Amino acid sequence: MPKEGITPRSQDYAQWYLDIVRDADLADYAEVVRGCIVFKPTGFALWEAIQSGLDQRIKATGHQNAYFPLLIPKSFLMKEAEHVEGFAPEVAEVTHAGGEKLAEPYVIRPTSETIIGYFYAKWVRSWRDLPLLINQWANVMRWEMRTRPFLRTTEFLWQEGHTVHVDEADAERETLKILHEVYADFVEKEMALPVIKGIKTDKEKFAGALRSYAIEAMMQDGRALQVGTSHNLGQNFAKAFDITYTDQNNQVQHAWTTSWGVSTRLIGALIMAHSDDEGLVVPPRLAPTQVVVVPIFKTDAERTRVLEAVSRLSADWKGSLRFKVDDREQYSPGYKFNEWELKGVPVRVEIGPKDIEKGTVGVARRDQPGKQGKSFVPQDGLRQRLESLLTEIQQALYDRAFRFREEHTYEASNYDELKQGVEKGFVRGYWAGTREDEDKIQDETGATIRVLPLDQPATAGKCVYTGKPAQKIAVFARAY
RNA sequence: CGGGGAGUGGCUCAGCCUGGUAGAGCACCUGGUUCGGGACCAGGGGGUCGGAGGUUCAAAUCCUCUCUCCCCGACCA
Repeated sequence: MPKEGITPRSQDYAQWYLDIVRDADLADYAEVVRGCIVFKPTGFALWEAIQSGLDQRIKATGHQNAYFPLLIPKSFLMKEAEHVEGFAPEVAEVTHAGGEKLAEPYVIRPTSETIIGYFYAKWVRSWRDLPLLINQWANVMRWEMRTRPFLRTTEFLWQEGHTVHVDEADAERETLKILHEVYADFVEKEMALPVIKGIKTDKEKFAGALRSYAIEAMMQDGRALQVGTSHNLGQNFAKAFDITYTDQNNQVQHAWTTSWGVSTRLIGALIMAHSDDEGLVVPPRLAPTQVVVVPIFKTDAERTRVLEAVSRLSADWKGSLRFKVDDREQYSPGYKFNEWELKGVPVRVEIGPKDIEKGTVGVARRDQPGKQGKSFVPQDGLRQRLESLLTEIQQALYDRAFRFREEHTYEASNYDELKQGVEKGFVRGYWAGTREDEDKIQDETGATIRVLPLDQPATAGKCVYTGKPAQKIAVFARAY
């Protein structure tokens, strides 16, 4: 039974997404500021959970956090040719301040390669200073034509890592380490979302990068969402900003830099990958609240007994479960069941007078909404049971998303099969085409090459578009 | 930015065509009865109709401009 106010996915996927965002109370439109949203507490809590999981991994891989200015002298942006071209159309400019026109306008950072490059040039002197491994948590602004809450907003929150290395090999190691050990690891383990790791084609790579890698996930409508990118910037920015070091042979060298980021778009990915027509579904490991307890009572005497039972049963939960007791009296239990389902809390525990008599509690799992996922279990060993249930749900969500992706991934050996496949999901096919061929495919099918997966078959094949001999498989899809 | 749709109490919408003192349901507040899958009754509060200008004796309604949101397309984390 779909919730009131939620458009079923089958009817209108885009509207369903917006309904979830609104009804689960994640965000509000900042209608007075074009394309921006307010992260409401429930939505921001998801971002905090994401931040925490990523920040741990970023630090575990040797990086430190720092913070650079929001405003960037416009001239900085102009220094790297490809970068300017890529970002110029979407930057906002500050032209006036203090009641006067500024001699040189600032741009509001769309990304911080340039301003950070300026400082790195000052900080890096010797090979002993490298690698320089810094991350910043920040907001950025890109004046996009069309916005959607979380997926693409004018202002968004993200982390951007910026590192400096002695040579290409070290920069490349960094770029891939982030992709594997930080991004893919986090998204798959914490968000229960399987990803495809791969390299971007020139058409899709970051403006100013030598090579861009990305992780791509499939949403429930079969479209792809890029959820993280990691770029080997080569010496492009080092040359533009003169980031040099003296090597062991006393030679001055241009350094090699990388940058990598994930954003609040991950919240969008979370919604579109796991949620259902009943509302949001949050994987247990990420969930700000993992277990909600709904006490059930009629009389004051029952209320006292039930709440006592609740505190007795939950006495040993602190530290091992993130939980909340919903003892509001103005709402009926049924109302609360629906509300917590809508908000995506992974597990609900019900305790009423009948349970007290029988020594049981009701336990409902969010990944199986409604009564299907509800059962009554003994009070004994409840904490362990809940812990293992949370683990089970985490795995079930991953498995479900993985299975969905497999079922919506098609092998194509010719263009017709590619065209048909991208209507429904991902298409894998050999690729030996050009940039122009890619443009044409996008024009004709709406799909792009999401990545050339790092994981490649040993055998060669025939290009799905040109028919020429091809070494590599590409994944094609329509993307957000 | 191109094509389409929409802005009216917190939410969903009616009223607009054919100008004449703003409505409904839900939500909210108070009281009572309820409470194991979105309870019920009674009473009550709340909107100068996205904004600006114009036409008119009179504008939610007609005209012009503008802002915002949604959908499709091109651009992007």
